[in-house]
Amino acid sequence: MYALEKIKENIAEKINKALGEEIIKASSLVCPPNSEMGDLSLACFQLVKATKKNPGESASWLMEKLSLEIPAVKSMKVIGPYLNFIIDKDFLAEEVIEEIFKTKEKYGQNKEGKGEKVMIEYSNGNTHKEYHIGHLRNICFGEATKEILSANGYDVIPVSYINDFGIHVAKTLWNYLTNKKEWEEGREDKGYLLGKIYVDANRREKEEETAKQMIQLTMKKIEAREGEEYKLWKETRKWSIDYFDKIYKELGVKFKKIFYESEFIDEGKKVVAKLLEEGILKKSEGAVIADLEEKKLGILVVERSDGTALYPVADIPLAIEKFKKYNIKKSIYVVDVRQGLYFQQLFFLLQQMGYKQEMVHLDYEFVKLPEGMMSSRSGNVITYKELKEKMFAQSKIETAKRHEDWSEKKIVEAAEKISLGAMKFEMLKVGSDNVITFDIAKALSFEGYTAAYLQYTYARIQSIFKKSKIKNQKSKINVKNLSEEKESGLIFKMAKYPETVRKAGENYDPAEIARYLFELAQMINDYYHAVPVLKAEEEIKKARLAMLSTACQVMKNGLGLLGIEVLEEM
RNA sequence: GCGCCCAUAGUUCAGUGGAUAGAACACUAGCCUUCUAAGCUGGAUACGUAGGUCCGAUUCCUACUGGGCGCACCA
Repeated sequence: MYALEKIKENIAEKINKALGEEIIKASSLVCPPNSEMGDLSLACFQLVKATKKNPGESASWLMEKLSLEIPAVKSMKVIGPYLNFIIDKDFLAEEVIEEIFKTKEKYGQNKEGKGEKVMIEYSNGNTHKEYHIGHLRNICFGEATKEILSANGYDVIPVSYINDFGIHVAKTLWNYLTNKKEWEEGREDKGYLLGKIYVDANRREKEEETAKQMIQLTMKKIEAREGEEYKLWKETRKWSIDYFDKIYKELGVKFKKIFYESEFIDEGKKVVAKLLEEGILKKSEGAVIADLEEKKLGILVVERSDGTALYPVADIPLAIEKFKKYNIKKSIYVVDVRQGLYFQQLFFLLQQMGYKQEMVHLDYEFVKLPEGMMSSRSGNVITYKELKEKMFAQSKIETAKRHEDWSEKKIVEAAEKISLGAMKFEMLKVGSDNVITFDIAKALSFEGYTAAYLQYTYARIQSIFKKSKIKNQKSKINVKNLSEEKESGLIFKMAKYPETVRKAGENYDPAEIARYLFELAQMINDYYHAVPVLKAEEEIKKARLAMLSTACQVMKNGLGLLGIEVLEEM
């Protein structure tokens, strides 16, 4: 247990002892609105029943009863209905700094998950279609959630599921086959090119009368795995997959396993036949459906009336494979909120089939543009590639502007980290139930609540370390030398990091980490301006350097949870 | 029609059943012979409407209004 958690437990325990019953939890102790009021606070409204006094009197009564026998608590004071505790700053500083030096990159982690096996599926690209900033939100959210759950002690298996077999594939291939010449010239990135062919296919579909039939025919050919269409499918599928690999590598995302829809269709059709026999599915208007009207879940179409598969055909056997082969307790699907009903239907079917594992649709709102909804079909999207290139170019300009003496290589390396950090942070800083209206101009700014601000904060502290010429910071310092108010504030903030990690894990909420880091960075920058380090007297200097090094460790750990790298210089 | 989500400052977002509702951007006035000005300091403005629960509601509940999304062969 971390220092602050321990202190809270102790206080709660003493309070309950004084009350003679278990009323207060450690989590009931919150931070007052400003630090002059104290460090931890108990609202005494909840004690009224036990004490039979009004809240204010309860607070005074409790303060007397506790009579300062709580470790780490220096004093108490009553303000109105609140009993506030002032923590012994030296004690906390010693504990926290030591703790961080000892645990380093593990600081903040806990064992809440008890090693439980959890599978989390995200990114979920479609081959033969564009990978755009909607997918970016998904992969950033999924990856950060994976990191956060790991930090909370879960055994997390990150996987992705790629749709390489839907009607969108048939559309793209039909357009490519019937219009090949147009696409032959100057194809730079083949995976990227497919996205453009798909957009054009949708245009043609509207304009050409026979298009629908042709697409259906192509679909059938691919499903039957025969003809020119199938051959081309195999080839072009690889283009997309290679393209995704490149993106994952760039983002630093590593999946344990990537599933493909095409690998589950055959098995799925067997399962569907069996479910038809069992009466879980039925035929209607020529199609195979699950009638879930009674459960208020509407109707789910499983197979089209022409016999081709819809998404549940592959999703069901995939879920089964996850449960059986990987032996997981919990299965998390990171998918856009618009598929909420579908997942309720899918989970219901799986439960009907007897699967008792926990299934979670971890949803998030979509990304739109200032001018309206994004649509892969119409091509009204900002593609991943386009965003990355703009971000990178802008990062490079900003970096070069500040470091005329840097080599091209050094600038490129920094710009890479800054641009990737910016992209990830833009996607994670907003809560998952907010629609993101993606404003590229704002995203290209590196001021204020941005990843660059966090990275910059880290880098400028690193610069102090370099100039200090002290190689290894040590935890053995005299904390009496950290007497500045801003120092206590920083230490208290660092002490709160573990509970932030816990909260982010409980709520699947990377934005919680993002906010914490920004607040911490603000405090570090404030300190940087107000308190000199290198010019301080020797012992004080050592203490300040040690404290700053723990602050940087926390920044690095937190950014790591968001998949963002730090820079030594920028 | 049914269901889900959202509504806080000019804008984009935080936040809590309780102590003065916070940031960032934008606007504006300052700060580079203290360690990186991608920074720091100062300055205005906000809880959609109406009820209910409660000692106390911006927070929970209900209705309404406004916006978004989903509901049979797209994924």
